[in-house]
Amino acid sequence: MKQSNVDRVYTQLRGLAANFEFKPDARINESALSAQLGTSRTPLREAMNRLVAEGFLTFQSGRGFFCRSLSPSKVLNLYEARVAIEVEAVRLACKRASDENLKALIDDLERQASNSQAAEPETRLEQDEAFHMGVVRLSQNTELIRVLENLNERIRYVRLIYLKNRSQPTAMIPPAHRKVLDALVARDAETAAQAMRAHIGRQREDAAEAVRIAYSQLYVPNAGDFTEGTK
Amino acid sequence: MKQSNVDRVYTQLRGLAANFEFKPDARINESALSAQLGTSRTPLREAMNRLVAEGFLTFQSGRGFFCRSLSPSKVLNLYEARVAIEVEAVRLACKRASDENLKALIDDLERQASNSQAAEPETRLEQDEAFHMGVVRLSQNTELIRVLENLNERIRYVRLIYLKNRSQPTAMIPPAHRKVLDALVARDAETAAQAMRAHIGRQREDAAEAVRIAYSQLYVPNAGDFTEGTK
DNA sequence: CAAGTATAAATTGTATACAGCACAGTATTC
DNA sequence: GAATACTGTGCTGTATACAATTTATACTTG
Repeated sequence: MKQSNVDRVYTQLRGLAANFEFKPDARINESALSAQLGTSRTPLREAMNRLVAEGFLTFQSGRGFFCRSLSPSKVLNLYEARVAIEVEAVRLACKRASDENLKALIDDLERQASNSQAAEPETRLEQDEAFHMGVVRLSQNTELIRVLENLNERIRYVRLIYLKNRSQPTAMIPPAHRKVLDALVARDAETAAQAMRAHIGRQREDAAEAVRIAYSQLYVPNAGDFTEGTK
Repeated sequence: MKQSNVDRVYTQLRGLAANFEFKPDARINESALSAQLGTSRTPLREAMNRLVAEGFLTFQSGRGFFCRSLSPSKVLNLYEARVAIEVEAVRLACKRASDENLKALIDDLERQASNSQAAEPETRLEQDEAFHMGVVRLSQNTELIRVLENLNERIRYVRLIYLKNRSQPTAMIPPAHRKVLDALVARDAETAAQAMRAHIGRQREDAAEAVRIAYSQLYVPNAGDFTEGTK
């Protein structure tokens, strides 16, 4: 299955937007960006329209496309939405996950954790997301999976910044994750849901500070931006 | 704020897709459709890319755009996602809604209900959605609002079909809705959440049958379709 | 000097052209 | 007669051109 130019551009652009390589609220110059990506404005605009629908960009008629804004309240909303999705997903997973799939997930997470004592922040974030996505996949609900993927991508930048500045590496599955997994194995939906809610809630508490740190990182020196004319 | 051609086309197309005026899985001919809508393929494709991201259409590289499929499992997934969103939203609403906003919602729903004893299925669906969207809006979480709007639009067709075939009109707020609203007024998050979960769960039970009815409605005579060449 | 206005430059919005790919329908061969 | 190769038609993918709109710049005026 050959992927089209639009798909390629879409993926690249989502990466740029997710990492705020467009600064928050900055206007995006289509000509400059299309040249950057080695394509014309037509497929670029198609890709950007997808990203608008996904909440990575915004669009104003006649003025063009802009990077999404980054504000504490926006990020808190994303965390709350994660609670909604994941708490329900873990309930469904209790009912639906086969013992084999559940065991496969736990084994996978343990392998990942032990493989990386050195643990770059990127790696730790990857492992955390693997846990959360893994649980939601066990719910077997493609809609929940789809929404959480989107939420995670939009929240990733802030979480990464936070991990880089605060958290400590460990070589095992975090206790909070373990609690959820144990409840899943025991098919105890209520306990699993509570544990998941508490875990995300704790991450949420740090979000506001993480946004502050993110801002201080964003508006320093200047690594290339695509938001103004190329000259 | 002048809205662009893309926005207009996007809105029209979302309506068509939501009502399955493209048949499930049918391929969409861009030239024919752009002529239909009085525009060229460029803005049409931009609009369709947004709809792909929103789950109304699918896209296969080299083959074009297709209407989303309609299957019982897909619809069940949507109902489950609604549970996730709305149960959490009603919890947040308990904490955050002002007494005034809560009262305003209840008054509004009561007015709507009493205004329409004759109650077309369309009207009843509108009222049901007004309740659910109203509660989620009280959560003040734009992310939850956005996701639920999307879910509702994608589920609407099936629900409407079902209402047309089964349910009875009434001139008051349904008891299930009343229960949620009472719990909200009492700021009893747990009861409100349970009531909401039970209510949507009951709707969900009918979903499989609703899809069957929907199919029987879709593949009869033939009111104009845009899925094949215009001749 | 500030504010507003006119003019020029740049950028977006959309139509169109054309290359390349997918698919159907036809002919050919065993 | 069935299967396969071939050819033609139509559709999608993308670049480009140009009109319309917005933004920046320079100038004028109080």
